[in-house]
Amino acid sequence: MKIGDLAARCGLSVHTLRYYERIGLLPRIARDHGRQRVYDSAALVWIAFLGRLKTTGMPIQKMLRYAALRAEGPGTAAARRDLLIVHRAEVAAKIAELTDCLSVLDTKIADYSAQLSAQETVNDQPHPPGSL
Amino acid sequence: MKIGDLAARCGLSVHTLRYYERIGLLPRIARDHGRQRVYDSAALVWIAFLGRLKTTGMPIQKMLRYAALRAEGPGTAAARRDLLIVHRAEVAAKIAELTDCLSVLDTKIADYSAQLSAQETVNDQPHPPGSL
DNA sequence: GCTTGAGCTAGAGCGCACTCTAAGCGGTAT
DNA sequence: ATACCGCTTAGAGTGCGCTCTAGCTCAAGC
Repeated sequence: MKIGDLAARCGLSVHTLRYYERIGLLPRIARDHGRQRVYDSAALVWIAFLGRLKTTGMPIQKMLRYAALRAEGPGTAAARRDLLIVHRAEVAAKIAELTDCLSVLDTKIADYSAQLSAQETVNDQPHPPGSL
Repeated sequence: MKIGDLAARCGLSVHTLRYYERIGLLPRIARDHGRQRVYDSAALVWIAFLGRLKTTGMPIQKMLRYAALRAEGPGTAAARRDLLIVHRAEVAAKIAELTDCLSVLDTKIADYSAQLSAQETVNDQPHPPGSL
């Protein structure tokens, strides 16, 4: 698979794929006779996982740490697991925070709705009690 | 309340407060005799709400839209409510997405744990069956 | 064989959201 | 009076995560 095909499949741009490789997020990619990158499906799986980490707000620096451990081999499994456990906690905290904000938004929206329907009621009564 | 006091109370830096004002996130702030900003507690409430919006990932451009509607007066209540409803949906979607990622992380962590405890078992048996 | 399109590298540029600097003013403490 | 602290402005600088450009080579289709 060439870089354009991979880009189409993983949803990242060709530019971004080369950028990820440059900074070390992707392992060394094999090249064909003409020095063009050749990807296998493992790359797709790895990129999908990076996407999950990104979605959950992990900064690139931490992803690099994880990627470096992964590149080092199976001896780093414990370190990688620990890194994910820490991150998992952060994600759980973020979910809690967002859930909190959600209820604030709901309150605010309800306030506006109440305000607006009160306004509407006034408009519906051109001669409210006591106005004349 | 002067800008330094406000900064201490709301958790933003003095720089950031002036930046927010400059771009229009904060309404015009009153000044004292020496042209120094004087804040009331309403500013604190507004900044806290902006913080909620920020926490939920709202970009500054959208906050500016909301702030502009707010500055326009009570006639924009419906528009503001609609803006919050759209944002609420985005936040709910984000929570769902994060929850999804959380289970991916859990799977990954469980995989590592299984792998590690298998490794440990091997280590516990210096002479595993068939090794001699 | 020639064109076209995709890939290559090194490096510059961008948008976001701050964050800080320089140069100066104003009020208070010693 | 002088030193200091916090405030003022305009504007420059930062860090992140891309995103794009220039100038080139290479490969596939007609």
